[in-house]
Order: sequence, then C-alpha cells, then structure tokens
Amino acid sequence: MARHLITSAIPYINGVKHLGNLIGSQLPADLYARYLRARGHEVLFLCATDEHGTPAEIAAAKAGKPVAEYCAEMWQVQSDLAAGFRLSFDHFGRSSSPQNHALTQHFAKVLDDAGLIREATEKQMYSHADGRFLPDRYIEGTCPNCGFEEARGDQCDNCGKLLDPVDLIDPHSTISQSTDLEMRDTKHLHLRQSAMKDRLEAWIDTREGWPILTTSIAKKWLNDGDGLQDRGITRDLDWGVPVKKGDAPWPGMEGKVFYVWFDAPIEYIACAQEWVDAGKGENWERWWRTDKGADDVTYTQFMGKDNVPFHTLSFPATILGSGEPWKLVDYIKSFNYLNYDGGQFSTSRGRGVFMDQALEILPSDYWRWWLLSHVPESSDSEFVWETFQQDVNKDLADVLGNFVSRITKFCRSKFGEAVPEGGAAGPEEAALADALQTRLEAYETAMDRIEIRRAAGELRAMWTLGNEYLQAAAPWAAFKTDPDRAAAITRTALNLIPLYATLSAPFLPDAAAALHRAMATQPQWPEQAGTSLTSLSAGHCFSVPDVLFRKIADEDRVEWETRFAGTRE
RNA sequence: GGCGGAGUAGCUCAGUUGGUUAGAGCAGCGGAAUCAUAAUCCGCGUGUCGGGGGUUCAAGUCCCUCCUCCGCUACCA
Repeated sequence: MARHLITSAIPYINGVKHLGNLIGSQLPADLYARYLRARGHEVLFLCATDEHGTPAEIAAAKAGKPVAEYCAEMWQVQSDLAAGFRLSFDHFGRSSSPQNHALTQHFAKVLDDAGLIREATEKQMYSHADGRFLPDRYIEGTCPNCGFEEARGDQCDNCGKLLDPVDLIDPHSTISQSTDLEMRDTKHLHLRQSAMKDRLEAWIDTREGWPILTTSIAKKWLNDGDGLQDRGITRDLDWGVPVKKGDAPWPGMEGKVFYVWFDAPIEYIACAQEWVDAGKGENWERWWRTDKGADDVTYTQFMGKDNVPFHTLSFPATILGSGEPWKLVDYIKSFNYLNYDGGQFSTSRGRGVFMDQALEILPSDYWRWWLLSHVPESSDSEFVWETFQQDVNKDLADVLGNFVSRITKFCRSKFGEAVPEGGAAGPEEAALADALQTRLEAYETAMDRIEIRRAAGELRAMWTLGNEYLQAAAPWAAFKTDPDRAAAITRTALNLIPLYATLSAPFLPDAAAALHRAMATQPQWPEQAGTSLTSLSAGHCFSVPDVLFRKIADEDRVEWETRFAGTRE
C-alpha cells in the first residue's frame, strides 16, 4: 500500500465559493482521496482557507468587522459547506494559523540565507482616504487609449490595453472613490526566481506525464520574454504574516507582511502541522520531509488552471531555494473552467450557483455526480439547468436508484427481505461477471490516472449492466416456472448493490452509505468482480432502502433556472 | 499584441503515437418487457469533424492561413 499526500488549491476566504470553484479543485481532490483510501492506501488530504491579501481586508471592512474576526467567521462558513459537500479533508486549516506564520518566516529566512532574496524599492499608488496602498486593480479611471471611464489600473476592460495606474486619467480608489492618490516609494522583498530558472526548468523537465495544460503554462513563464522574473513577496498590509527572518526582525520591513502568494502554498505544509496540533494525527514531517520518511510519499496537487504558475514555479522556487529536504509535488492535476449558462461563474458579480445555495435545493450527491461527471478536464465545460436535470434524473434516479429499488422490492415480494437460497449461477451470471470485470478494470485505470470523466462513464456503465442483466434474466418470468432459478438471479442482483455502493462511494458518499446500511454490508473493494457477485450468502437480511434519489421535477428546474438567472444580492 | 486552450450529432462531450463504414450519454423515433422511482432493455445517426489551402497511399488527427469563443499576461487571488 502506498502513501499519498493530496492537497486542493486553498479557496480564498472572501465569501462563499461557487460551483465552478468547487469543481476546479476541492471536489476532484476529494474524489481521488476517497478512491485511494477505498483501495487501502494511506492518504493525507489537506485543504485550508487562503486568508491574506487586500480583498480580505476590504471584505472585512465592508462587513464592519475586524479582519481577524471576519476571517474566523468565513472559515467556519467554508468549513461547514465543505462538510456539506462531504469533502473528506483530514484537516481544513487556515493560512493565518500560527504554524503558517512561523513556517513562512522560516522559509523567508533560509531563502535570504541562500542569497535568493533582494530588496527593491518600487513606486505604488497610496490612497490617503483608504489609508493603504492599492493594488492596481483597485484603481479605476478613464482609459487613455479608448476613453472608457471604468478602466482598471492594470488593464482596460473595454479595449484590453494593458495599463499602469499612472496612465489613467482621473484615477480614483474603487474602495472609497477617493481621488486623493499619491505615488509613493515603498521597499519590498523580491524572491530571485530568475536565479532559479535553470533549476526549475530542469525539475519541470523531469516531470513525466504531466498534462500539457500544466507544463505549457510553466514553460511559458520560464521562457517568455526575458525569462522567469523575480517576484515581490511582500505587501504593505496590516493583515498577514509579518515580515521576519525566522523569529528575528527584518530591518526596514517593519509593518509589512508577506504576499499572500508566498504564504498560501506554504500553508499546505503548515496545514499538516495544524492537523497534528489538532490531535488528528501525528508526525507531520513523515509526509513533508524527505529526510524524515516522506521519500515514499506520492504528492498530488489539484487546482484550476489559473493557479498553475504558482504551483509549478513560485512554490517550487520556495522549496528548492530553501535547500531543505521538503517534499516536492509529483503530479499536478489542473482544470479548466466550468461556465454557467453561456457565461462565467463570477464571485464578484454573484453570477451562478453558490455552494450554500446548491445545498439548499439538492443533496450533495446530486451535485457531486453531475459536477464530477462533467468536470472540465480537457476544456471549459458548461452548466445548463436542463441537462443537469436530465443527466441527474437518468443516471442517479433511473439507472442506479431504480435498479436498487426494483430488485430489493422484487425480492421482498417473492422471497422476503433476506437473500434467497437455491439455484446456481449459469452462463448469464458468467457473462455479467465478465462484463463487470472489464468495466471495473477500466474504472480503476481511469481513477488511478485521475481521468475523472472516463471513470464516471465506466461507473455508470457498471450500473447499466445491472439493469441489462435483470432485463435479460427476467427473474419475474423465471419465478413462475423455476423459482430456484429466480432465486439465483435475485441473489446475484442483490449482490450488485454492495458492489455498486463501494465503487460509487468516491462519487456518491451518502448514497453509498445508505446502500451499505440497507444491505447491512461493509465497504470492501472487490478483488474480482465475479467473486463479489456471491459475497452475500443466502439468508443474509437486508431492508428495502428509501428512494435513493428523488427526481428533479420540471417545476423545480424551471424555478431554479429563474432564481439563479441573475446575480446574487 | 504575446502565450495557451477550445470549435466534432439537436444538447453535453470522447476521439491514444494519422489507418478499416467518426463515437458515448442525453434528447428524439420505433419495438420488447411489466420486477421497479411512468423507472428498464433492444433497435434506429448521410454529422461540409469552424472556413480555405497543403503534406500523405491515407488527415478530426500533421503543416500553413483565416474566422469565432475563452483563459493567462507576473500588483486580484
């Protein structure tokens, strides 16, 4: 059995995440974690909230709360929603944790010791009214190129021209609308990524089998223009990890914090410490230090494509530059975007369906199944209410749910609520076993490779095999002429239920648990599909489960379509 | 502008290194069955594979070019 470290990109603290965020990293990561655990592997699955940066401070101010309090509340909200979607994190941490503070400051020190940090003075827009430096995106004004009045400091949304805040005509703060802005000198620390370009490129080149989406983005950053650029790793903010060299002060950097993209990935490591400190596990170093037992760990990261540069370059630069034996990522699984009814999901505009709303209208399994079976693996994909309704009704209610219903009810009416005795397996059962075995192997292969859509298709095909078998074997007909044969068919079909429950659990944890409960069985990953058809012995008692998946009615779909057509308050 | 991704059946999407009549699911049409959540199963696909040009015995797949959509472009995170 192998050891797998799995991390999902950590969601930003600022507000409830939408379904596009969910399917872009956390949900596929959970699927993989659940699958590997079910196969008997040792898994540490970590996620956290990413709490620092300007947007968090502004959101807190808007909510009229101290930022620490705001973040603590939003962490709880996100944690509850994660639980609602059955995300099986071993620990859901916070990038604002003391562990991450210490570790971030530690990395800064060792990077500085290695000569990989330099100071640079740069000019940045300061807003007197807001009392803070403003990132370029928080400054708007008239575009000098096209005259668009709401151009942002980094780019004009109208003509697409890249801008500098000083280019704008009549610039103002988007927070306070104040025009009392001033360019000020400010000193920052830069990570000398340029000095590590060759090491990073050499490392990337050793990564085999990475998706093109991942490596092409990394290569682009490495080789574009003058090559990989140094990157500022500090900001003039109040909320964040104070800039220190380990636990010593950093002269000249008083009052500054590390940039969120420096400390956020470090939280992947700190989160393991939090996991231990929370009493959930022990010895986090055996997952993260290759000199302390992590050399046999396979580390897989999940993220949206927008996060790839940070995970292929910035974070590895931190790890490699430290000169310390930290575990580097083995495989990066990145995703495209899920669109919503012809446009993008948007947190800022409140467009789409958000995690809290989704759970209000349907159980998590519905969402898990549809999102995972349509995950944007190779290109952007599209959420449309009507196809969502059709797909979920067909796959979950008609194919899987109804299979369970028809065979358990048939058995109850003819033989009672216990696995019937009599008869023997014949050619139809052998054919079923063969077909299942083929699908099972394809399913395992797809899951091992994290080919999620393919895996969902194979799983669904196994559900369909149950209906095909029943249709062909027709126990209701056999019962009239050969009750023993009907008993054998029923017994075989009943055995499919715990098999389906086990195989479906990574996608449908709640439904899987309900099925095991009804059948009085325990999850047991099948060695061979054939033997799992006889694992329930005659006389084993079960109960007919409640309707597994209620269908989505047209009225509901229409109502939701309307409700979620606009933007959120 | 640069880089990357995408454009395949009414819809959502697969199509490995170019190789037999381009596939799946859904929707639609026809049939079978009547155990079941009006649920299932079987059968039915002539689609200029975005347009054009080229390489090749052979192109959805490789090359060139054009069009459309999306993302990133280093201070949003």
